[in-house]
Amino acid sequence: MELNATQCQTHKPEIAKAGADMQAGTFRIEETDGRARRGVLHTDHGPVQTPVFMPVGTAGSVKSLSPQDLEDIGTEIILGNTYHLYLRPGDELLARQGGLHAFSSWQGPILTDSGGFQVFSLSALRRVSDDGVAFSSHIDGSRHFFTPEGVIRIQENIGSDIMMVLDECVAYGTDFERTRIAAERTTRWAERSLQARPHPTRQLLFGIVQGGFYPELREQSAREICDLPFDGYAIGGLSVGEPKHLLWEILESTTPLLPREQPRYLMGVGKPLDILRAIGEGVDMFDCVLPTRNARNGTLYTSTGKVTIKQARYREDTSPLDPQCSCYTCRTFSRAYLRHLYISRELLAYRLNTLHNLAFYLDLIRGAREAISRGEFQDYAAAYEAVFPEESDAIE
RNA sequence: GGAGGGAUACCCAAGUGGCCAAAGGGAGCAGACUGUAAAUCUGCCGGCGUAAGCCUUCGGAGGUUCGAAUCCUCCUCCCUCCA
Repeated sequence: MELNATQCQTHKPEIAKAGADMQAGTFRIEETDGRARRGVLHTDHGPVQTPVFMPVGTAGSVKSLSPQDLEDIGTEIILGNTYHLYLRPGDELLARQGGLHAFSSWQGPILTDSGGFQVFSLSALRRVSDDGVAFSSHIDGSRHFFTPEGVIRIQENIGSDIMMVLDECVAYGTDFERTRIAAERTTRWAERSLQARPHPTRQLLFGIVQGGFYPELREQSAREICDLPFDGYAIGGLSVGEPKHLLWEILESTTPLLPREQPRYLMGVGKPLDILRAIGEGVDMFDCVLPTRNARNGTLYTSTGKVTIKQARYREDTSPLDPQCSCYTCRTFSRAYLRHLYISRELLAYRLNTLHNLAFYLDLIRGAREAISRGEFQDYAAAYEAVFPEESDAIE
């Protein structure tokens, strides 16, 4: 099945129909090509074609886009964030509103990150203990406490289709001992999370492998986490400032340890080439702020490479952003106009740029799925290395 | 005609004897961004040089001074008020 922009209109009904047939949690690998796999993950809000890219909608919205926009570019599933939604508007309010789906009017699947990463990245004023993590709100400084059980409860209130366990992510450069303590704590928290899960058949729960950049800790963490009956397994703690080759070392050694029959999720990654390479290692799910954040900051991904739309060279450029792209932005506007909008800080710039960058990512990964089906994934991925030479790590 | 105020780099605008090639904005240019405290952040922004440094600049001309964007004289232009 091929999905291009003009067929997106029919996308949603397919989801709804297929979703009714399958029980949430079922993951079926349909085709493989080397280590790359193509499959379908069924959720309470419909099936998700994997490999999949999940646009990040931290605070209940993919910044600048409406649910209709997301649907138009063929978004299968979006990501929300437990930490942010708990602080504002509050998970109990969300529960009263019928959950995040009803509240936001996004009817497709939603995965919620647990807040473990925020606790790591908003490192000021947090204290981690075996019981949980104490932290200060980035909004008003108020004190809060997350436990593995509490985070499950919050995600239950949010009503996400896929919940993530609370984990402890450590920074690149953290020593072995501290990394070990965090990884082992993550395992204990994972066990508690499973105990606390409310609706095993409606809300899936994924475990998260930690272990920093110590292969033996990664192996230990993967073994412990994968011993637990999660619906999927994530690799966390990567892309936290480490050299690229370490990311690949850890990914290549960790992925084979994850259950073959379950979805694998590489959290927070990445650039287009990162994603393709990880697909080649057998990863099924991705999320990353890059396409959306870069869109807002003027870096656009195209079939011929990155375009920094603010550059003077596009001042009079009447051509479309990406002639190969069929998104609304590329069908409708010139580079010169997009540059003008961006330079002028017109609100439309954020929306059009985000729409395009996400369309690019979704096309990229859709193409990857199709290439896997054809048994041509390696060629497909290699072609993109020529498109983004500056991000290729072949030379490392 | 008289009395004040002003002229600073692409634009706005500080600076009123040395620490000034000259604050700060803006514009311009380049770069970054990986489970979003991000419509954010960083760098460059008179010329030559990798650099030390040198050269040319604060309306114009002249002067005072060891030293001037800063003080004095004249000139040009702009603004306000009074006639």
